[in-house]
Amino acid sequence: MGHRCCGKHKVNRGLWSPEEDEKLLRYITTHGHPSWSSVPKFAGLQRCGKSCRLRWINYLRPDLKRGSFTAEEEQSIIDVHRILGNKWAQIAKHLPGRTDNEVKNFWNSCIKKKLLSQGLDPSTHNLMPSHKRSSVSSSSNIPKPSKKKSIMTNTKFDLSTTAFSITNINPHSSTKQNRVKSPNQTPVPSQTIIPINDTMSTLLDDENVIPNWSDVDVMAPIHEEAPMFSSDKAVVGDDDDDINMDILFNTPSSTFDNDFASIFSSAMSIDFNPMDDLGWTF
DNA sequence: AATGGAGCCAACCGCCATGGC
DNA sequence: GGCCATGGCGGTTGGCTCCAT
Repeated sequence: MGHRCCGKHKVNRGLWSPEEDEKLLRYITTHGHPSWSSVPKFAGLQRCGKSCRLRWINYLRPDLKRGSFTAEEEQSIIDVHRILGNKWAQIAKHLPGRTDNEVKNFWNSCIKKKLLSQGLDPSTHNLMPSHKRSSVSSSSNIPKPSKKKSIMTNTKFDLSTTAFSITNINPHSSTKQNRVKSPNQTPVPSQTIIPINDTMSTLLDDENVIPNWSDVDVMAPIHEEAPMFSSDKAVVGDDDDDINMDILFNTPSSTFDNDFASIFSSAMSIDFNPMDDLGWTF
């Protein structure tokens, strides 16, 4: 079965030859790619446009970083994945010079196993039930991984990402690390309502800050249950008395500033420290 | 040296969103 | 509104390499 985009033409498949690479590289660098579908024709390639696009993005682009992922990059992937899930393209934007494909492959071949060996569910980043953990650790001889960094103390999100996590909203609640309960203790999900006060409503309704509620995603990574935001309250699935959640603003970073940070943190009753021009800490 | 399994990664597939007509 | 072309993305696969036996 051929590509829908190029089913009628005979096209090459599989690995790219150095000659094909050269043709594509030469064409893109001199002409750009106003339309990928026309690139193979003008570049003299028997490939479909989609294949050319992929080859350029994943291999030929001059700004690509080569080589192994650094420890910092690995930690960034874990941190952002905890918030975004399998949004590889979004995650890759946090790693200059890395492609979504590269990040995805690295996740599937390395990070996933590392998390499993730590007893963490790679899709939720939550601690797995004890029986699952033991089966994972006993069935693999993966080297002991380094301790997972604390989001509270070690994670810095660049303002340009417009994504950050908030933990420990309730000042009396436990830290994220302390939430790791004894293996036999299963957290009992419940709901916690966070009232949104007037300041908060005004702030979030302000077009200059966040266009509308649909631009706010809230995730509670500790629990399976997805939280929801309504027009006047946040509902977060959680256990007992503490609240841990991540909030992702899908809005341009230019709309964020220190005033916003200060109002937001006060409205949400959280410790929220503007750090410098580059990021905030929690 | 041969072989089979595991891991890695480049490339493909199929779905979805968007924009133009 | 419907159709089509195109681009973007996440999941999957096939083939190559490495390593243990």
